[in-house]
Amino acid sequence: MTIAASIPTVTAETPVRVRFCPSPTGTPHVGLIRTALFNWAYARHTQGKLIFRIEDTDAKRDSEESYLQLLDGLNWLGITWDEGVEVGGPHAPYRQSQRGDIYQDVIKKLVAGGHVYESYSTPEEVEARHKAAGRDVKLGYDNFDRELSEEQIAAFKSEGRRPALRLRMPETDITFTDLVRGEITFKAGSVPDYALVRPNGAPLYTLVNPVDDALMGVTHVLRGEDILSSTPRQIALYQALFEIGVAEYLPLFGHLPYVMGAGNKKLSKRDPEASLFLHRDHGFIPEGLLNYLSLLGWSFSADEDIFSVDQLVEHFDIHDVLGNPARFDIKKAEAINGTHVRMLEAADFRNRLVPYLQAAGVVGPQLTAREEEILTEAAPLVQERITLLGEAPEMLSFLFKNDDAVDVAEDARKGLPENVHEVLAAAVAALEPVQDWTAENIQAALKAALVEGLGIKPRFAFGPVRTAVSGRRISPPLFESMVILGRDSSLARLKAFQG
RNA sequence: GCCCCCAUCGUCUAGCGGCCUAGGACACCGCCCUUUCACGGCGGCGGCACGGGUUCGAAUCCCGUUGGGGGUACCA
Repeated sequence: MTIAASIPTVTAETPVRVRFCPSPTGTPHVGLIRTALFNWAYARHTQGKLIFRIEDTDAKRDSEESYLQLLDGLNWLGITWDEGVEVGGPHAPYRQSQRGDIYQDVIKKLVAGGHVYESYSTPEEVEARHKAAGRDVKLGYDNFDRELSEEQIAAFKSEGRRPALRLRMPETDITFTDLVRGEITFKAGSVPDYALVRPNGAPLYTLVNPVDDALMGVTHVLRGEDILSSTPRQIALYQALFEIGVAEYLPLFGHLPYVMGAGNKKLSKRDPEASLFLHRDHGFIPEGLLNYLSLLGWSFSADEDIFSVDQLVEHFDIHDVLGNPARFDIKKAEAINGTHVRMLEAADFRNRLVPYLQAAGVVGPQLTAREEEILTEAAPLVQERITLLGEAPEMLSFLFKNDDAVDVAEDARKGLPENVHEVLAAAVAALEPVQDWTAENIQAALKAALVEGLGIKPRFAFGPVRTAVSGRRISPPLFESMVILGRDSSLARLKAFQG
């Protein structure tokens, strides 16, 4: 008795074809990426196909820069697609701005089939009618042009007006079974006829999105909750597309929960936490961010939330996704990232640090042999101390500086004890005789001179030495750092800080 | 206004009628480890929004209330 039941749909045996179809407006948002991720994971899990299509039907808002950023973001994260922009496929082109002829053809068929009608009302006129009748203007379109007479249409035409094209919504309830929310019914009459084509002939998202999904054989429409309420309109369109031979079946729909920011607001594009590239700049690694993002509305298991991308693919099922909105918790995202950072192979971790050190100006565009060496030795010292790769430059910069260029942080200077000169003099005296410059020997010499000799507790004894060498109150392990710096450099820094 | 979605610790979640005196993770607080900071280990704090049903039995099913969110575009 419902629309959904009247046309064929997808069964469990139908090979999965999902799609990610963003509009290139602005820089990639983590919510958008989560949508891409779930589509990708579901395609991989089911050994189906992921189609990457660009919905650039609004020239005013779309930009090439944004398109390039989408590519950059997906490539960085390792989200790959089987058909779509850049890679091509049987339904090319995959940018809607290049599919105009296809849409015009569909529009002709829709008109011929009587599924759409010409609508001459401007939004202002619709609003004026609502006001005049004492109705809320938020009611939306009033189906005014639905039964226009030949004379009325002729009159509008003679005024030089051009019509938008609207879909005639059916007079029945529309029910579908959402993959994440279960059965949803929109009551008959609750959705007004809506525009598919602008008066200038340009198709709208409302038309091209379902048309392309139908043409491309999409089986599962997994998208954000924000378009849940437009689903009945799409189902009605599908019905029409089926009748004119454009659609073979109705896809299944699954609406992913919102990604919220602090408070009860949807994470907005303006919110820095929403920016994929900002997270990358801060030092998230793909493994960590993907892990965290997939936890927004889904869970890996009852008691484990650290997992690899392969494990995600193995376990992910759209049917397990929750409908609750999820808050983006940067603290947890960072903690998970830190765990993945620690799981990296040492050499891999080391290499991933390079762009961050370069961005911070700690090393140049081309590392010197000595810089390569320092990095190799120092990286293991910080791997379990950072959660974001971007924390590395601050921790390691002193190792790359000249001895006379070490800056001393304010808190480090303040934390120095009264007898700092005495401590450093003793340290220099103890270290000068050390020939075999190893961490063990350095520690032994310093311990004997400062802890046992001067009777200072370890944490206060090594503090001044740490500050003299690194300029910081906290640093990577001191003795190992001194080994990397070398004997001459270490002693020079101690002496310089003394004087 | 109307339509739709959502409701378990501060946050993300496990739970799909008895295994729940509700489990995990992050955050927070202690303790241990320790050359700083981290990491790691141990422990603690903390939740089924409310009210009705259904049932021998409900966090789990149904209804209502409240609260939150979204839509109501010739944006996507």
